[in-house]
Amino acid sequence: MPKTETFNRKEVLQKATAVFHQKGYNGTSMQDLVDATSLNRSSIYNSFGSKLAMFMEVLSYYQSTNKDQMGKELAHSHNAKDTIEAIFDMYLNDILTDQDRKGCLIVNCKSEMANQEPMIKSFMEQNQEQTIAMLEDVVHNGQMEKVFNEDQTASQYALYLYSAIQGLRMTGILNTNREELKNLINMVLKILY
Amino acid sequence: MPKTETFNRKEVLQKATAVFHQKGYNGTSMQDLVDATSLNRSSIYNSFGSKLAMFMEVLSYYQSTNKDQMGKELAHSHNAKDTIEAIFDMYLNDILTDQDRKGCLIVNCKSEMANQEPMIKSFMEQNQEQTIAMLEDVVHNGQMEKVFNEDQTASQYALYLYSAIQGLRMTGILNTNREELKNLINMVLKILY
DNA sequence: TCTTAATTGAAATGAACGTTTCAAAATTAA
DNA sequence: TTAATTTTGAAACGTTCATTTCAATTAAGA
Repeated sequence: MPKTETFNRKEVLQKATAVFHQKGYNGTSMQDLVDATSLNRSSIYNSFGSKLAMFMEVLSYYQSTNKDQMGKELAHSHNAKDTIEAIFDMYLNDILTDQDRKGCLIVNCKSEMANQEPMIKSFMEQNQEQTIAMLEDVVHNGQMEKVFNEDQTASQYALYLYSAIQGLRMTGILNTNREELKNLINMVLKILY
Repeated sequence: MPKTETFNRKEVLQKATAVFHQKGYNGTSMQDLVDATSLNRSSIYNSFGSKLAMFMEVLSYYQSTNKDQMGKELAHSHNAKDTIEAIFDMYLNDILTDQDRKGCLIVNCKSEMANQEPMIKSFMEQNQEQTIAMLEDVVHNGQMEKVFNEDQTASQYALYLYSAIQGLRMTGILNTNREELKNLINMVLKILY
């Protein structure tokens, strides 16, 4: 029977993600990926198919990694207020610890490719849907707990928060002043109380 | 004496802007620019120097075009409330009339290149500074008029609005529902009143 | 141990990349 | 008309692009 895949697919995806995140899709060459993964060209093509296909896997990997991290952070928050604050704190922490000011891979990719690549567009639509659904759930809980107001529906607040998160990620590319960003987040969340 | 430049530089910049806006910097090839401008390769290099140099001119052109448009829109608003609403209405209109869902050229470029090209980074820093200064001025006026509250300083509100604008531009790439976006803007501005 | 099938390395594919070159054409002032 | 200088067209520059090819290597089941 055949030889089996020797490399760790997850590790390879991790390395590929770092490159795409740093340079963007069009800014990343196959040679960059070969160098970063220390995989052979043909191994990459055998295992991932094409640059775009690999990138789609990278996006999914990045998305699920973020979800996992979010899950861990939220495990300790048992009410909607803590939850929404933990979410924004996670993004803030991401900004402050990113030495290269890369921003969010998904936001960047949306801006670079959503209007060009149909597969990317539908990934982004699905990502938006999921994120907003998650936020809507949190807001809805907060409204049930009477800690968030009902001036707007949970759905409306969710879109507002989704938009604020993207704004935060864009702002964090050039502004990494912790206090200013913390205050910005407080202003964003103020509307809920 | 020499032959003078025959083509209209502004028209060329307009056409180049359209291409870069549609495809992004790395997604645009010199051939794309030759095709779009119907200028010769060498004419482009004679007149603009390089792809990056041309792109810098495109960015400035786009920025000043936006400023001009903003100036016209704001000519009719004589108080801070009208002004800030006119600003957000302008962005909303931009989103709703953009058939190709390209988003904002400057936001896109910031996400693609700010962490890679020093010249782009400093352009973006200057753009951010100017935009925030403009917003701070409007907020400050509104606070003097007692129509905006003073819960936060004008400077803090300006950063908040700057971030919200970027979020709006990102959101507008996939969501073009006028009512949802109008409501989103109302939520963003609510904190000021 | 032999068969089987995937991984690997290295080279090659042709196309596209940004940029340069240069002679011919064009235009203006003298 | 001539001299000066830029624009223009077309080809070519060397490099890099994503992808393919294929023989050699590897490792597992029979």
